[in-house]
Amino acid sequence: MAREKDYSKIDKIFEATLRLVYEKGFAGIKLTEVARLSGIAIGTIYLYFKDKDDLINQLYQYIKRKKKQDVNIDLDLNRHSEELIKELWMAYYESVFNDLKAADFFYQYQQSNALVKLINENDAFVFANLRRVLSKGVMEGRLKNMDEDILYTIMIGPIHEMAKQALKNNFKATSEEKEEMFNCLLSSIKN
Amino acid sequence: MAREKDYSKIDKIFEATLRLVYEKGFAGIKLTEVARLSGIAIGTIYLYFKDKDDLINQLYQYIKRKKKQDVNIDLDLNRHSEELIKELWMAYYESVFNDLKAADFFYQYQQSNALVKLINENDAFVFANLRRVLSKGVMEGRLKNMDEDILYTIMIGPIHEMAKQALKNNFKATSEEKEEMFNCLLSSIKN
Amino acid sequence: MAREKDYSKIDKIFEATLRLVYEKGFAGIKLTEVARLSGIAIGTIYLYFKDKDDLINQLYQYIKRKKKQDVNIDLDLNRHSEELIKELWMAYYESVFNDLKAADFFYQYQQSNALVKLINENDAFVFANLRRVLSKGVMEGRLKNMDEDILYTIMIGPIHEMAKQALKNNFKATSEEKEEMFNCLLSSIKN
Amino acid sequence: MAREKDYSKIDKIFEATLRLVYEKGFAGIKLTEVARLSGIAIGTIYLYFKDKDDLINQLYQYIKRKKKQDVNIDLDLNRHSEELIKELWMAYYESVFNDLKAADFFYQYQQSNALVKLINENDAFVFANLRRVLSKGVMEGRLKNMDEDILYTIMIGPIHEMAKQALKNNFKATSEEKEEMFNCLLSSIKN
DNA sequence: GATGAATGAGCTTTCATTCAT
DNA sequence: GATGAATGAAAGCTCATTCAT
Repeated sequence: MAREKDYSKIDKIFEATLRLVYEKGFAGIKLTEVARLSGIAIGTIYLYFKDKDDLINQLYQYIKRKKKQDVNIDLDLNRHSEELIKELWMAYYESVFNDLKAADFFYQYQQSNALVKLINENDAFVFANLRRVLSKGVMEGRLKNMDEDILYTIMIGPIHEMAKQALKNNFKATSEEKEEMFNCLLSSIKN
Repeated sequence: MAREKDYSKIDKIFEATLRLVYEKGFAGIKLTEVARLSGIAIGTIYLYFKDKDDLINQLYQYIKRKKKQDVNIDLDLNRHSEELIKELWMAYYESVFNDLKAADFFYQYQQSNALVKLINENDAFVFANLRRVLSKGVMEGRLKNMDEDILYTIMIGPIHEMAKQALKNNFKATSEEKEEMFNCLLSSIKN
Repeated sequence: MAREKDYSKIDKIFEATLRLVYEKGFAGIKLTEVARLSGIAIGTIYLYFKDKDDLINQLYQYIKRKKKQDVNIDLDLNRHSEELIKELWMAYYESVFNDLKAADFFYQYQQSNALVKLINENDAFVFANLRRVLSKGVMEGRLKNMDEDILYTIMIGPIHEMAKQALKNNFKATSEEKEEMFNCLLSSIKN
Repeated sequence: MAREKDYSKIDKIFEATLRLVYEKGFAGIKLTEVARLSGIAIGTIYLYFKDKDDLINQLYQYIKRKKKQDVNIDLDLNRHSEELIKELWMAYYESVFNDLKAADFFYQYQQSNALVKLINENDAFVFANLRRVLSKGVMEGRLKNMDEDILYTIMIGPIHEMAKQALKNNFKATSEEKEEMFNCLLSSIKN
């Protein structure tokens, strides 16, 4: 009978928070600002989130979930490992560049040990598939026999680095460059 | 407004700040905490720094200077470009892993748009040499004819990625793995 | 502005308020809590009461009315004053212990200068009869010629004190002890 | 070297709080008001007290301690029990009326279950001596063989009742009346 | 210079009250 | 009427900065 709880408000709140983090940095999140930017009353924010930390943590979870979806392609492990790697890499690349502000928040959150640490092991889960496929490649002898962490680092590091640049200077690789970049990275770890 | 007097005090303040950033994140820097951790009175901090921003900016400058020194090897451009790249890459790698907390602060500072932007173009200067040498390689036809930013991204991204892991899980490549990793990356961009 | 409609709702609201005062104290009354405890929507509370003060004031009035009824025995002033005193004292005693939470609220309300003062002279009216009868006793020479306030204090104070204990430690006098207690008090002021 | 922590500030804070409770009631304590009234900055209050609850709890403890001192006369149990009772009763009476605001706060705090309950058994300790002496009187056969709680109630209740009146109407017994009142109460429980 | 107690602007959070359904 | 989501004024609390010693 009362108006129904409007969960779309959560989206607006998240959006405003991301914008704020993008503009002012992680330290610049002020809930009154979030309220102003999102057009939602401060009290309402506290209706959906226990407190500021909760908002930030939930936003992190939300982005993580979304990224997981973006990357969690259904993998047929019978397929060629290089193909699988490419599919995953491209998916992650797109996921990052499709929402750079989210990516920005994501990294800053992980960096900031400030908050109740919800960043636990299974956070890596976002990337678990890539790791798995890399391992497969190694076992099949297609990839160099290097530590999985290093292989992962080589493949993923440049994406993050480029995202950082994209946030600052707006530099972004073209579609061909993306392709080229991937080929470079893959070839570098292939046997 | 740093009285160029007691550098040991400044060191302690910087150190405490880095530790705090490491423990609580960039957003978690509180000057009273810095005072407590450094064993220097809060009032004294204000003798050495105009305000909080000044402290953070000076710390950033300080780290930048140090990194620049670490990396600013005297380059004889007559030498083989691959050799030069390796020297620079290794120097930067060491610089990062020799003081991970400083590296952490460095990235978080750059990420955080919070502060008066002192991060200007010549910040890239830290890496200017690497960029220059990469360009040289391209012009000489030794490296693939890709955008300098992308080449840079491929070479540097994995270092930053690994540093991030090192801060969290303490994973760190061995000396051999480092070598191997470099070889992978370089080969990936070589013609 | 109580719609004189659904008294059962008002009862539930009052009851929840009393429970809250008992559990959290007078300062701890939160209308959202009252709503939750009473099972009545917060909006509905505002249909029955103008605002929080109104609710509290009305509850006070309600309890006062009830207490007045409990104590306002039809007094035949021809009867023996001691008999009358006993009747009133016992009635008040029962009234207090029959609903300790209401008594608790009653005292806290009177103590709390917080609200628009509705506690005016005729509040004493609850006890007016006792005072009147005490006066009568003095005039008849049966009671000591002391200030009426003091006589009143001696007779009523112990009831309140015991109620306080009852609320905390659940100590409560037996029926015989009650009798005994009354006799003590009365004898102490008799000539 | 910095100015010394000025513990007299605590007194000023307490005083302002008591005044506020007296004027606005327990629910009306607002730390900004306490700051204003006491002439102490809000931040300073948080230097001496963890939070609002802490301030209120510590004020309670403080008053309790003071009352304990007021009443904790050195008792020679060889003395006549009636004499001892009188001494204690008078001391408590004075203690209450010497600082009615403190007494007011004291009762309101006890009533308000709102706060972390620090009101434990040994709170009764304030009155332990009176209880002990009453017991002694009973054992010696000087006082009626009634439950200690009831005896206590009879002796103490009227003081509290009168204090309540004193806070409201400014009624206060004269010195003779006080004497008289005590005599009444004592005689009422004597054998 | 050095110190840390004191300050108060400004942020976080609560809760009485309103209002769309 | 009844509901409870939404609101925002006002209260609680923090922390960069100042200032007395």
